[in-house]
Amino acid sequence: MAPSDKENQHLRDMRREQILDAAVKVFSRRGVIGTKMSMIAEVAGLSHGLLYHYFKSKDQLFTTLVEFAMEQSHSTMMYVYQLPGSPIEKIKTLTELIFREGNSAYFMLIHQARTSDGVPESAKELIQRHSIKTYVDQLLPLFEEGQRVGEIADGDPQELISCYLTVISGLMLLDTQVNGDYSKPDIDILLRIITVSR
Amino acid sequence: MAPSDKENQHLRDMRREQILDAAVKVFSRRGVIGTKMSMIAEVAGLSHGLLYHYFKSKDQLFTTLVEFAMEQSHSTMMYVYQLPGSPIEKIKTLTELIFREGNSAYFMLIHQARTSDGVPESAKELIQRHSIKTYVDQLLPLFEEGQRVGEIADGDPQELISCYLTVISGLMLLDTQVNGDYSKPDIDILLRIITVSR
Amino acid sequence: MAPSDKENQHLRDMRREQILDAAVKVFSRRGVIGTKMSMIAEVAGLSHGLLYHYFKSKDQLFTTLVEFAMEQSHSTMMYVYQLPGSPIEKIKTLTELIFREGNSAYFMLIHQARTSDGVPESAKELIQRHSIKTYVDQLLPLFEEGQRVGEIADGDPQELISCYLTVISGLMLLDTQVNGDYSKPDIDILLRIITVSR
Amino acid sequence: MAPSDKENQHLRDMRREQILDAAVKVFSRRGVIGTKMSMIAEVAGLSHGLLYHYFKSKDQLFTTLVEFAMEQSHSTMMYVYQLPGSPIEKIKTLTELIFREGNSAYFMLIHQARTSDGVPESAKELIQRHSIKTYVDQLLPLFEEGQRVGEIADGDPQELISCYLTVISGLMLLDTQVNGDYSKPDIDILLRIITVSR
DNA sequence: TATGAATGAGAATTCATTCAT
DNA sequence: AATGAATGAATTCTCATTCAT
Repeated sequence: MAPSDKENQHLRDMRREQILDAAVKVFSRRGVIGTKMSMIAEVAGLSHGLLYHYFKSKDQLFTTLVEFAMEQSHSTMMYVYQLPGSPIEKIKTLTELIFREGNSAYFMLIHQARTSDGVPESAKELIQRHSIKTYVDQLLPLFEEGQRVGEIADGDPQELISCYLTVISGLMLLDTQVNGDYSKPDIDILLRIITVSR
Repeated sequence: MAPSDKENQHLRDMRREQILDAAVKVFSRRGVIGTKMSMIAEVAGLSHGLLYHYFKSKDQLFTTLVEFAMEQSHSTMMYVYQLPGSPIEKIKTLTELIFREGNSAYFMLIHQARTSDGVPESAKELIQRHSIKTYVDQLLPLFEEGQRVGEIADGDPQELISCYLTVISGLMLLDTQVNGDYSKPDIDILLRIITVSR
Repeated sequence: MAPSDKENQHLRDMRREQILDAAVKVFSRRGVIGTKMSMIAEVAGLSHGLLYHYFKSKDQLFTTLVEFAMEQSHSTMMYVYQLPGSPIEKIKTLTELIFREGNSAYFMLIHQARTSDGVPESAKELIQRHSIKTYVDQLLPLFEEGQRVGEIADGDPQELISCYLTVISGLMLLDTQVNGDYSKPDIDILLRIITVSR
Repeated sequence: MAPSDKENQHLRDMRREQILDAAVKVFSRRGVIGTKMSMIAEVAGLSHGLLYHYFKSKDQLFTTLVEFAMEQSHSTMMYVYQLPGSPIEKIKTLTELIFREGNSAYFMLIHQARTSDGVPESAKELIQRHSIKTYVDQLLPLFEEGQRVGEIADGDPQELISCYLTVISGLMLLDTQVNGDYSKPDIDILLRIITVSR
């Protein structure tokens, strides 16, 4: 007797997740070209043939991940407004969230997508619609508020945000390395970039 | 008439240089696996066959570049002590130097070497001997001096250097992208990470 | 309640038929290599897994069809003797029968079997036992009769039959194409090949 | 010293020819899907890798052949007008030419292109622009002349040509088989299709 | 019996490297 | 020294076949 549709769907969802998980790990460290489907299969613990039951091609798998990463990063950003505390406390918590294990892979993925060559056009377009400007706009109200209450340094808030995000992005990139020689800097020190000193 | 040995040697040196120049450019953007020998040959303006008269293999070419990059970065660091001005002025100038066009390629190269897989063992070993700790040690006297004269913030100077270098490394990485969405942050803002505010 | 053996057997026979029908259609247009088991399954309206309950392999399925095609074509030929009318009228009706929808698939199948490579040895042997010579022999009495009554042109009757069958075979082949650019020629014109003109 | 450009070009031309020759043979018998690049390489007597120095892909190789085949068939048709003799003599010679060794491969190729599935769109378009109608138009003046001088049977000349060409095409297809069971029919018998009997 | 998930052998294509010229 | 033709190992992707349910 054939397994029920429901069981089957469940299985498919599990597998899909399993593959996506493995794929972020590998793509983020090795880029599109450097990633072999067989590696993803191995990390996911299944045969390479099976990958193609779930994703049409390496490109499509990658693009799916990029889409997901973009969504994730935006909702992480928006989440800041639900956090408790003063603006600077919110930003600190946000930074911690971003640095938290698991997020760097997505940053790296987006970086890979921006810089690499083997990247499918679909992924590139996706990314162009989500430039850093988008994030700056998302955070603008928070920074303006911070400046109003005197927690955040004076100056063009957009430049401040851009600078802060850029530094964070750079750190995320570095973070992806396996036998990391770098360690993530202390967040309080990083915050000096945007804070007013007493 | 056969060219003299000297002329010949000169020609060889030119070619070697030409190839190395092309290779940094390509490797830094595309990683080891993503770089095809034919791309390097094209950028260098010669046939791919000729590369093999100068470098045994792609791996050896890459390793040679990494060696060179390590030397470069160390001498750039040491150069700081020959710069004029107060400690913080020296650090600012050093930062500008590092950010200057052409250096990011070497940073990226080292990053590639650290993270990628196609990287020959020889290059990996080379890099492990030049961890960030080495750079920290190089800059330690300067930062201590800076703290003494009250230009640099208090706290563990090693952590401060490490943080600063890590941020800079991250920015160099980001910088390698072609149609960059990111722009390099203002150096004065970055310096807030290590400076004492008035 | 378990279905009776009889019902079960009936179901099996239905399924088998269903699969064979789908298979001729697909094989005849796409050849052995070009045909995927999943295509046959789709056309037959069942899962590809099920095909293997009825046929050991793609090869066996194909061979079964070839066997069937050979039998069909022979009995079609023999049927000519049961047709009413003079020899030439019989031949005309036979030709119409052969051209009738559904028969070309079998011709194509045999052609595929003759020419293709993915073809199992078993099918090839089968075909070699049924060369055109066999058909010529089947039709010989009819043609001789035709010559006797002056309806069919003089000359070696075997060559005449062979020529006629060859032309027909060629036309059947052409016919298999989907968006056919060719249309089947008028039978009366074709008959000129073998008839005496008044 | 590098080989001169001229030598090189010559070599390239030779190789290209060599590959195309091998490719017609294999494609015509096995279709696009059934043909493996390695087979072509083997028949041509070189490595499969080299094929890709001369043709971007299997598809492109196939399309190149189809283009060539179309040109060939058209110029063969037009050649009829340069042949000596009465209309029917011209047609007989033309038929012989078409049947001559080497031409059937091209017919088969076009047939493959029309019917198969693995066929690249580019090849399909090419073929749609060269339907049988084109050939009919090319031969129309000749057949009309034949009817005028009483050598060719009455009736719609376009239908007559179409019928004749269709029969010939079918025969060409059959002809491609290796251990041919069919033999090409006598041309004089075939001509009965279009001629007036005395 | 019926399904479709899973496997893995095999084919197309790429590219580092060699080598004749 | 210089070129680019030639090779073949490695990689992506397809699909016949198996098998758990």
